[in-house]
Amino acid sequence: MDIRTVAAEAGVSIATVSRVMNHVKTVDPKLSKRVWEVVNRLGYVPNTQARALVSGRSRLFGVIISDITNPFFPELIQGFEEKAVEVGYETMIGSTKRDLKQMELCIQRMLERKVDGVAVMTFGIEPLLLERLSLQGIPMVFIDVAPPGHAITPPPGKAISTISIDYEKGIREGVQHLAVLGHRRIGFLAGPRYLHTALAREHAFRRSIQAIGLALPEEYVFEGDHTAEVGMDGMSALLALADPPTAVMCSNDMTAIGAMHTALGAGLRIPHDLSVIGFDDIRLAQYMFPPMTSIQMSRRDLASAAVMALKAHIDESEDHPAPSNTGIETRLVVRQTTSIPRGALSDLKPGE
Amino acid sequence: MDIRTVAAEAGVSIATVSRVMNHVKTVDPKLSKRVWEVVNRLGYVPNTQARALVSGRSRLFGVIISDITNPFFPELIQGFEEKAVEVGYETMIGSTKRDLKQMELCIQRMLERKVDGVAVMTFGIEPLLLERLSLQGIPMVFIDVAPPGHAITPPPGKAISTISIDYEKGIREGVQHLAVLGHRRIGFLAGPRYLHTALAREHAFRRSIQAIGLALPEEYVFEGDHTAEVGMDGMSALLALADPPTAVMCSNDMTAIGAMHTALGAGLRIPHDLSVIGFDDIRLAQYMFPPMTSIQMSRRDLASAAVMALKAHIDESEDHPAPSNTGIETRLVVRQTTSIPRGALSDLKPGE
DNA sequence: CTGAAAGCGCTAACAG
DNA sequence: CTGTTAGCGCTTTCAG
Repeated sequence: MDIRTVAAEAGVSIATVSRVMNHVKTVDPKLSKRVWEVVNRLGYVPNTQARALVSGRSRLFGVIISDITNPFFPELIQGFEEKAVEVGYETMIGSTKRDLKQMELCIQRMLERKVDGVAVMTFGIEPLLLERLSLQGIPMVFIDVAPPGHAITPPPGKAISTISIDYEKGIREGVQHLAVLGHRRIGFLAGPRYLHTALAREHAFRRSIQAIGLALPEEYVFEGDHTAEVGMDGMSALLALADPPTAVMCSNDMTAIGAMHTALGAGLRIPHDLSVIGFDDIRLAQYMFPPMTSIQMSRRDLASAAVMALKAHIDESEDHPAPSNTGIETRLVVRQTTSIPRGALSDLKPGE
Repeated sequence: MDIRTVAAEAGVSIATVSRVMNHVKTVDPKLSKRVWEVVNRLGYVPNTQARALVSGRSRLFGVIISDITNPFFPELIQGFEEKAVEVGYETMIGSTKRDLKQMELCIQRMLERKVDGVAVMTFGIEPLLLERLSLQGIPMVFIDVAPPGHAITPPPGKAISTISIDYEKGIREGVQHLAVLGHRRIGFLAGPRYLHTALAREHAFRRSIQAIGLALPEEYVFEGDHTAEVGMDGMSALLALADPPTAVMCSNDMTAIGAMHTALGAGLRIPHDLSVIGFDDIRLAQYMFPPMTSIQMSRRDLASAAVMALKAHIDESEDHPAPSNTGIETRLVVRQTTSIPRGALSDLKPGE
């Protein structure tokens, strides 16, 4: 069952069937109607492979993420997929699991399938591999920023864009929220420093603390890896301190979940004995107990921006250059893991 | 840059290049080596579209799920994808969001891409749509069971298999565990009854309760929809009862998370005042506080079985018929949301 | 506005 | 063991 079957059945040429299927407007409505009837009756579905082969466009986008098991990503993927389908594209997911070998395989697969664009939602990607993509002139979009320095300037057009996230805003809101409540000792459970998006969060935190005039002992910052597992370790480390923080901010929600787990396990009450703020505001955050205060950035907006950037590059032309930078905001969502610190009153110095 | 470029550069015919790329063993090692060198030097990547077009096989599997946002599915998808890549297949995901329109689109997309097999990991799928798949003779694998009754017997070969899950075992273990601890009033937060997998769990629960000789007032069973949101509602309903249960078993972990949330919010202590058992044992279960007792079924095994079943159907031949049924076990994982009920001692009647 | 014909990049007979 | 050749199903000039 192929285009010929339909053509024969409708008494037209295959070219006409092709035109009808592609909604070419210059087709006689009579013929068009006849063809559609046959298509529906026979249940004809055009073969994407053949279409792609001849048109040179696969209508496929690749998304590279690190770990589909972190709830943040499925939510992001869902948004991406929806938007992609909306503009007529399919999505192919590549999970690198932070492993070089996986990453290589995953890029190989995308090249084989001739993706029309790639969204890189993770860092830790080998510049060399990226070059393979950019050399083919495949449009790419990065979250945050392309790998530092390393020149991935593709030969002719630089079909690369970036979605920059204003971490600063949300994190500043969080720190101020804590400070207003009376916290003076605020810790930070950071993400892996090789991960650009994690580092950006840490920097924003440091700046916010400084801006507000608080001290930040180096042992108040713990480098983790964005898993609940290591969030537990980080919290343990903080609690073991002679003078532990009264509040912790976390680089992502999974870390915060781990931290809460450990704190609760140690007999602390949240938020009475310890305030916690997460980051990402994954859906689950509100179902924790107590419901978690977190910093939100819209997965929908992010995903949507990524798809649109890719689409823009594809439709790009001399007089319609694609924009190469989009911004996404972050904002604090206050729930119930933050309150005044237990020792709040005694912390007050005369004059305050 | 195509197969011709490579052939020319290596001084062989395109057929030879094709053979080398496909690891056909009858190629002169000398030539093979020469070709590989050129391939690597040029960074040649074969075009999957063309390959698929001529070979008639897309090396693509479709997976139909209902809601990628439920943590159970990403974990499943990850397993599926890994296994699929292992046997040389790509995975295409279709999220139906329990919406008929979405489902239709999603099947349409799979047909267009000419998937070599489909794993249906959700129920609630229109038999008519399914028929479109089976009529094309596309191998399918279902979790649990094909839609009841409705004859989806494809014309020639019946390339359909089922992965049946032994819910009974895990659930019986859970109920017994509770009974041994001293619980006599056990509630059940069920999933949507139109969902086969949910109904099977409910039935297993009812049988287990009966087997152990306990009473099950109808108001102890609450039909939910496998979301945390409605899990909260269910728990509220149970707590509002004159004689509320001392333990609840849930049809999935998200429901259990919602239930715990509400119970904790109502001032109950878990497990002291209320025991809770989830189902699925998603990763997060252990990071809840207290860590959740849950019934596990291996996502890995499930995913793996699905891929292998599809693969078997594809490689099927007269003398190597594909097995059409695989079984997956479930088992109780005891953590800290279950303990003896508060009123345990007073519940004991003389003679017990 | 419609049809005939030329491939897209590759695999799989079929000769040599 | 290697090369030549005929398509896979479709889009897209180019004539009519």
